[in-house]
Amino acid sequence: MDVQPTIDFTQELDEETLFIVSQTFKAISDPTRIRILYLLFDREYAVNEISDELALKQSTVSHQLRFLKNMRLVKSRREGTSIYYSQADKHVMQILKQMIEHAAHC
Amino acid sequence: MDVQPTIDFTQELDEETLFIVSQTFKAISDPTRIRILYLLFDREYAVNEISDELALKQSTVSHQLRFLKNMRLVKSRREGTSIYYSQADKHVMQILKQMIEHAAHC
DNA sequence: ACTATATATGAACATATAATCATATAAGCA
DNA sequence: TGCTTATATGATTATATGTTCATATATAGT
Repeated sequence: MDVQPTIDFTQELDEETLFIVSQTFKAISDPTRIRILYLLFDREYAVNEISDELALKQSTVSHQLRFLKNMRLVKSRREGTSIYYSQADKHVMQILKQMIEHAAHC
Repeated sequence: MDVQPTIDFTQELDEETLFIVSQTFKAISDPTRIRILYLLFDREYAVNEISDELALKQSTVSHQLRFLKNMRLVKSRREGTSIYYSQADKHVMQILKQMIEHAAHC
């Protein structure tokens, strides 16, 4: 049932794949971004909810959410003056979850 | 068959886990380190083999291998004047592999 | 239109990171 | 011992990154 074509590990990594892998791991390697994504495992959050919950400046959260949105790891929707963010990449979230589980057992 | 205790995602991430997750993702987010680890999927390599293969300075490779060894992602053995490096963390390698596959399908 | 609340943005600063050069260390061999 | 090859290390430099402050934008309510 393996629908995905398998990677040929005898070939060198092509530039574009390397870039995406690098960028995506960078996105989920910053402690602040990890904490934000960890919240979003559960449900959507407004910006101020995130900054309250994590005791971060509003601008810090906003900058990091923009970063995550550019990477298409989160998406947003407006509701009145609030903007709610939620996860947008299940696969990357799954990888983050795996790493958290791996780390928790160290 | 889930032998690992599941993470309680309603709890905040503890500091130590957060630190390990962050450091590990940083380790596998640099293009040079990714290329080195990608080689090591296959087999062990000596330092000069890696620098030849990837067209990198010997000191660059050595610095990055030290980094990866500190993170316990690679291990080494001496054979004469050569030092052979190989992968040391199957789980993290598996996560890297998943991300490469994910990225290759973008 | 004015005010309050929520979010986004740009600039500045401090820190972290990666590559490079020069050199040190280590092992093998004549 | 002296020489060669392989690897490691320290210092330096350039760049990337994350946070903060100040301010801009946007929406809702009066």
